[in-house]
Amino acid sequence: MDHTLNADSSSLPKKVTAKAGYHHGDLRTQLLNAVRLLVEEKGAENFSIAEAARKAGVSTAAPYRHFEDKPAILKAVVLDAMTRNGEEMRRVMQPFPFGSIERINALGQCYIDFARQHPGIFRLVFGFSEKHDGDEDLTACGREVFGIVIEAVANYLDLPPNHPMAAERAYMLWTFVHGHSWLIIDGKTKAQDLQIDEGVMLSAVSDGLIASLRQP
Amino acid sequence: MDHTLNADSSSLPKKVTAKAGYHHGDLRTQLLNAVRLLVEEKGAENFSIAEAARKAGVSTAAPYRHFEDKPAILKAVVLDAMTRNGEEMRRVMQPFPFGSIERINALGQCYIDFARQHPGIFRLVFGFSEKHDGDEDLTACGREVFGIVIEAVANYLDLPPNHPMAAERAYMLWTFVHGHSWLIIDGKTKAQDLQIDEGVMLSAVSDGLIASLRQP
DNA sequence: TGTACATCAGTGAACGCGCGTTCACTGATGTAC
DNA sequence: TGTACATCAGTGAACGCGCGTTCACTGATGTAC
Repeated sequence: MDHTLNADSSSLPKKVTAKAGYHHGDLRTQLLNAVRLLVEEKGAENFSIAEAARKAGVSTAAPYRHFEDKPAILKAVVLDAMTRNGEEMRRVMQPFPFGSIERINALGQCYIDFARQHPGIFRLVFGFSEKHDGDEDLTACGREVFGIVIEAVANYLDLPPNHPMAAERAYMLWTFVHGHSWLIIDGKTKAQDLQIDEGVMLSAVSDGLIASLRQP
Repeated sequence: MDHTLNADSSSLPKKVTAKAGYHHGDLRTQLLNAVRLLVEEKGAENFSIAEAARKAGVSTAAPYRHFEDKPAILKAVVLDAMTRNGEEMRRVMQPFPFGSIERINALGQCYIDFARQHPGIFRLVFGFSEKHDGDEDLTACGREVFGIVIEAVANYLDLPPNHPMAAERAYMLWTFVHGHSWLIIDGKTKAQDLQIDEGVMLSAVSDGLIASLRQP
């Protein structure tokens, strides 16, 4: 029910769980866990491979048996986070009827929750995305996740999923939850003394930008 | 008409222009300029005081005559950028009639333009704002700038400027332009193959979230 | 106007630091016979 | 089942690097008389 990033957790290809008691157990996974923790602790820009290795109880050279270099580790963490977020989005919309506005709202809320629960990871995924700009794997993963939103919007509006208006309105929703996520983790809502009922606002947005298209 | 950050430019308290031919001329200002350029060139997280000093043609110790430490320099750059952005916002809305929706749209467009023209600075201002979270000067400056938006929304909706609904709808607009700005400078719109007419979208948002409140 | 002095912006050398990465190594595991 | 060998995950020491910051200094500027 929650976006668990800090648990013992398995890595992307879901088959690494076993083989414990090897050399280290499963260093790759534990390194990614260590990085996630560090990124939350010290911020995405202050994390170092050395410290992640220390946290995983291993020499500073060990990570290079599993990753090419530092950017490769970051990329793995980002890809992992995006995948988990996508899975969570599919999960939270399921209880609501196919084609309902509630599904759309649930997706938006899920995105915001992810940012609030893992602000460091969120910053890493988006704040530094210039670095892996153009990366094929990440782009593909992003498309897949955003595709969930497009689909939900298309279903609600009774449009074919490739209709440009579905993508357009899905993007508007994205900008909104994305902006709100940033402003929340930046503490801007507190700084501006804004008292906002997030659910109400989210509904107002999907009503104003999406539901309004149903009544011509 | 444009958000000039890289020009010779004067510093915040608008009185430093003269006194050239002192020791260095006006190192403080030129350091801030150097930092701005570097932040755009190498990214907000890769900038160093040493390089800024080199760029300003000065020893690496010189900056410490003008700033306490690195965070203080960053703060000065952020404060400067926010102030300029605020000034620009006031400028772009002026041609449009008081209380018109066009004023609101102009403010939104101005925000997005700022991000697109200075993505490095934008990242610095928002992507790292955890660091100066709680800083009084920055908070005050942020309030002032956001106040411009609240006021424009209040005027359009015929509300007193302190009416909570004005702040609420202003915040919705902010989340939207903020999210769109991030997604643009992250290259997500390209990655998702989204063809979006920004002006149209901005109007759709202000129509759907603000103008809709005028017809009960 | 000229001199003596105080100020303070900028110098350059030095420091300790933690980092990313490489390297030859060792020793546990897996495998072929 | 036992032995010989190949593999390869992790070691620990070392490297060069650029950084933030400090320090005693110097020399140009401003000021009092």
